[in-house]
Amino acid sequence: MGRSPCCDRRTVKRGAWSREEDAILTVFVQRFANAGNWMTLPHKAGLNRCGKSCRLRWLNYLRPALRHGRFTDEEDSLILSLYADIGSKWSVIAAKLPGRTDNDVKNHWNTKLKKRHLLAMAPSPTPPTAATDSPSASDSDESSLPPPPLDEAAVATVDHGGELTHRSEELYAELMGLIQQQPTNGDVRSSSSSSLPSTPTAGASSAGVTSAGWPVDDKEFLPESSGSSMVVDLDDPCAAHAFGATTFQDLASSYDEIIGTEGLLYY
DNA sequence: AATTACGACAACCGCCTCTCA
DNA sequence: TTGAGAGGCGGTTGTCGTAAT
Repeated sequence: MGRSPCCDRRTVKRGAWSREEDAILTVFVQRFANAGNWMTLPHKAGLNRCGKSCRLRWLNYLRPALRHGRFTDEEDSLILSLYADIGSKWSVIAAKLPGRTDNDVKNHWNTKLKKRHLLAMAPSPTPPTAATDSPSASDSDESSLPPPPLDEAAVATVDHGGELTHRSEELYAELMGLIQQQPTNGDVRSSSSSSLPSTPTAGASSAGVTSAGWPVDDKEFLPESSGSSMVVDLDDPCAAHAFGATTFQDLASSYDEIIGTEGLLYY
């Protein structure tokens, strides 16, 4: 009885993602946006990962326009307000915060906002006998939540998130430009580029595209002509050519040059 | 300088929902 | 109508960096 696991935990790699894996996943998702479902992606991309893990990595970390910076005071207030309204519907809350993921919001809540929320909600242990107690601590009205204990550093970086978003989009475009400049001999799908949205999320609202920016159409995938599936050897330059790079090491280093050193993805 | 405590966040787990044949 | 498979989601854990002692 019980559900069968989606992948074999004994053989599938777990834990932190390497740059090479990130590069492969990024390029694979971008370049083969019509590539089908997450469960088959790892095998076809040559990633020894669970499909769910790939999806999570993409959605929470690699997807363009994500904001990895500090949460602003406005965002904190919005999260607190929404939590008071709807509870721990992190995906709903995250939808109200452009560039934030449900995982981000959830983590932020668990590490910071939860305490603030509990403090705000907790009734005073005893009726305050002195005026030294926070006047709003026992106020249940969300609109009168105590002003968050502002971290000056946080305030100083209120706009940092937006800047990161802008920069990450630039980097994304730069990365894709770099990849597309590479000779594409051995390209596995000659029409792939033209049929892709400019970014995975750009076409997310169009028909046939999932909210994750992953088109549901499974008609087109990698060439099956060479076999039942495509397993990419990281050391195989021919396989790397399929992604428009000389080798996966080149791909990874290019990716690293553009994004890694900017401290956006690896910090 | 070494150790401990804590915060931040990436990643995993398992259940639920949705879609499709 | 129904069952299987994939996606989505919330809870939880693991790891790493840093501040405090």
